[in-house]
Amino acid sequence: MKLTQQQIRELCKAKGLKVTPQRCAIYMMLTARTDHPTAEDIYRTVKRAYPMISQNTVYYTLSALKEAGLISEVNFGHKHARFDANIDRHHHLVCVSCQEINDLYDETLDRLSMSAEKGRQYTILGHRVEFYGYCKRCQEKNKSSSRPEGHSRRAVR
Amino acid sequence: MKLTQQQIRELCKAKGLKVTPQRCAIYMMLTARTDHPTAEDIYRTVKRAYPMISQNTVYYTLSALKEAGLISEVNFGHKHARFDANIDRHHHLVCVSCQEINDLYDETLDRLSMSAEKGRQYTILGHRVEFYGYCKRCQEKNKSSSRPEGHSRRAVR
DNA sequence: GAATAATATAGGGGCTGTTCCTGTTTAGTA
DNA sequence: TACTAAACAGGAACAGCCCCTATATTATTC
Repeated sequence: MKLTQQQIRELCKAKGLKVTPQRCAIYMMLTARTDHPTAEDIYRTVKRAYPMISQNTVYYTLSALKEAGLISEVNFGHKHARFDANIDRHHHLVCVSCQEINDLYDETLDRLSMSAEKGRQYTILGHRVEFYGYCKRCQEKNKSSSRPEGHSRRAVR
Repeated sequence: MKLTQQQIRELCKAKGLKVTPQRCAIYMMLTARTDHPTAEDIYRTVKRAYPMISQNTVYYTLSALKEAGLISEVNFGHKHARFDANIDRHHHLVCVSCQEINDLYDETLDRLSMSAEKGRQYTILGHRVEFYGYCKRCQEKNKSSSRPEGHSRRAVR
């Protein structure tokens, strides 16, 4: 669902965000990917086109886009936050080994509701469902090397 | 579901963990709470009984208990990891304002499955459901002070 | 109850993702 | 073209968490 330069300009303007080359590059790159990159991934990628860009700009821009509702931030306990330009209602499928995150569309999941609310009286805004397991690649990798790569305390990376 | 000293000793031994006062204190405190404290919360609390305890011991112990399957770590995009001695199957209810986390038991949610798996061929290990919204306290707080308490980051604009 | 081996602890240092601070540049508007 | 608010780059700071090492404690065996 990669957007054009023009669409990005319009979306930003509609949200009251200034249109800058760095901002466009970050947003466009995000819309072109479905793999939920980290801020660092984004920084490295955009740096190829804009060598002078600072990490700070990446964080600031992601924050601005998020506030504007154009992207969302997801986190499944991994070390880095991950970003997603797909703001349609969807859920996630996470690989516990390589930490890949896939989008998952499922209307049944969208319609979930809590039973009874248990008297907690929350005002519910929404819900998220996350399935976790091994992606195809990691299943194969683990066939040979007997044990799934450990979730030791050491940063996986 | 607070456990006794004796139960804790036995659980640790059964998992091959040595029984130490610090470890017991941390584990017992976790079983006595349902609010998913952070490592820092735990450190501060246990420090009252064991003033010499180090943060490192808290992290190490939580890691050991987690590896042993006695507790679990949850993370909903908050800054700190949170810990939960409740290892029964359950889901969560998260306040987007004060970040309180409540347990949620619901058999319907337990039985969810993905439609079709979308050809991704994941080996599914399980799933989690997270409802988010405003807890009762925050609803009331926000009635007077018009706007919900902002996100960490200063409003961008 | 003492000796021993394995594990846990305290303390300090360090790494890293993220945010803050500050001065400069740029986009949008008139 | 000039002005103003927003965005930018760069560096410094911060915080959560982890690593390293020496010391202390536990569980076990005699």
